Amino acid sequence: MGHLSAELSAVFQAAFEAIGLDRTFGSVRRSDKPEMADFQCNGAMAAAKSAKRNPREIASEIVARVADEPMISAIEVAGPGFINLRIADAKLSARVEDIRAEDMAGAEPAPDPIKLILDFGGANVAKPMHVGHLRTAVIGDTLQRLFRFLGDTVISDVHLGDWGLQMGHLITELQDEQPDLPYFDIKNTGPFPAEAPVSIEDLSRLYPQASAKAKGDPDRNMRSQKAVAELQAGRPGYRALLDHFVAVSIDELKIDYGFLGVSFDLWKGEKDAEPLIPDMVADIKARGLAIEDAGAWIIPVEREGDTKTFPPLMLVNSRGASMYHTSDLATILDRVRTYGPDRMVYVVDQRQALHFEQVFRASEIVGYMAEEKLEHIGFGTVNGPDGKPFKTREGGTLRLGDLTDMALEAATRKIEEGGRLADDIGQDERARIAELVARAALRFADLQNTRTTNYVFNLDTFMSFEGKTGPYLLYQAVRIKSLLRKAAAEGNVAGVIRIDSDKERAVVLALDGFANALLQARDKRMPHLMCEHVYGLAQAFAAFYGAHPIASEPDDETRASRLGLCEAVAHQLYIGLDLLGIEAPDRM
RNA sequence: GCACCCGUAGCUCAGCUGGAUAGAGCGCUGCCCUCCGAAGGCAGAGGUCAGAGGUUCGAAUCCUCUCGGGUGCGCCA
Repeated sequence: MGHLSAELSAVFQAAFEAIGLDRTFGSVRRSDKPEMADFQCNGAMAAAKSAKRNPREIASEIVARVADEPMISAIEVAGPGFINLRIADAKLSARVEDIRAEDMAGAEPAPDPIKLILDFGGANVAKPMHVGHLRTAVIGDTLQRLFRFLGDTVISDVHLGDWGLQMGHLITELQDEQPDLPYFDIKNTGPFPAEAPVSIEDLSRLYPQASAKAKGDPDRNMRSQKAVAELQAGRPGYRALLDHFVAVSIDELKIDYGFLGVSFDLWKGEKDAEPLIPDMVADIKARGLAIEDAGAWIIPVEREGDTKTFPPLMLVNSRGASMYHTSDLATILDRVRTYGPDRMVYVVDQRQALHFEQVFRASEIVGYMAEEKLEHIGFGTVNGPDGKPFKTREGGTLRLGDLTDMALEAATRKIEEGGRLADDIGQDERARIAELVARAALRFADLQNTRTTNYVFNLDTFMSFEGKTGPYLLYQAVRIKSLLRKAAAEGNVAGVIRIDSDKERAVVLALDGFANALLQARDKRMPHLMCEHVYGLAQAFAAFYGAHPIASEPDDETRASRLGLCEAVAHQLYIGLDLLGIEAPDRM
């Protein structure tokens, strides 16, 4: 059985068709007014417009055709032509029993599963992650969990920024500090030491240092560019250094990603497509798809009907070097050959929109992958109170590692406050709980914002454990689990679920919305829709919990029914939280 | 200059392909732990949906303009 709005829509669509109107008018959705109805259909009013008929008349005809449906217990026309209806209690019981029993807890697989590559393009070698990187990490990770849950095949790639001028900066700056390292001896072709010559602290110091020098000193900048050219040409010492830089950075990145519960199938980077570039460029030139312009080779991508100027894709710059455009294009080629995906999606800052449009158009032009199969999932910036990208009070960027440390500290404090935890919980478990609470807080705080808009980052909001937060969700989940555990210990088992009250009805209707929420979130790539659903479910449960005794209910059948409802909620809530990358502890 | 995004309660944000009295959280005012976990629940105050036109039976939602904020626009990535 499908979710209720889908089943109802099917019934209403047939009714509209039967009276000669377009079936799309039969779409049924949850009621805006829960006190009046469970579901509503507004199609009669829209149909009236195109059919030039009275909307209430149409609504009445539809009602007459669907009124006998056993799943509908009450139905009426209201206002200008709304159709309001209530679901029969027996139907709600059957629905919630299914949700309790199904592996997907009421969700439905995607109708059109695909194989896709998810590119988290962002994290840079040698540059520590900052608050802005939180977004790509948690949005991308949540989408990968969602896609997989609904049946898609996902290959996720962290896609490090490990190529280009920044690597030249690192190499030359390190040479200035430690000129005697074997990597700088041009005659040395290896093998080189297995141990890295630098730590992550060294790297995060060297890069800004070099970058600052190069800004005011063209010669210094040229040295870095030359180093990149040599790297590109395969100079062994430089290659070995690059590998060290990447390895050291990955170790560091894994700490932050690990804390957030984010994982990747591939730890590739821009440099992995680099070997394909010479042949790729030669081929594109040979096919006459690139033209020479001011000493550079470009692929024009503007087209008829563009409302803005479209800069060309820069394939080779005037100094003969490839650019980030080039490696992105080569990466597409690499992935098409290696994985043959149906789609490729990039979870990257909205500010890169033009860049991706250029690359996607170029990909179509050179025939690697059709533009329509390439997708940029952009997101807004994380701003401070001044509306500009977030800075610390000192004016620097806030490192993601510092943010997670603060969250962990706050969670630890919260846990210990007032002896909240049972005494028999040991230190290890306390540390684990604090980590899960901090992760829940961070992930939910970011994910609940609409993906595409900028939002204001407020440390207090992020650390808050009350209200619409990750910890609230954990609290509800843990409380249900605790309740069920106690009931089981007392020998009270769940039974057939009945609908005896408005609160119970509201819980079941909330549970029923899971399928739609997930399918919508997938279609639109909007994780906040999942947040809304999970939070709404938790709220509905909290209201139910507050209004009725459950484990302490004296009547056996009623108690069994309510325990059953708790089981259904727990089942879906834990799955929903997992999709958001939020793990609930057993106790907290 | 051109293009894209945004402007909803004191603050941070939802608002599904236009639909009924615009919803949450925080903050504020009251209640509720001798009773299943108070990181909770219940109730209340609080909105010219930036502004002005237009389309429509109906607009926060669609169109136009204005104001205000953000972002991007070939040799960094």
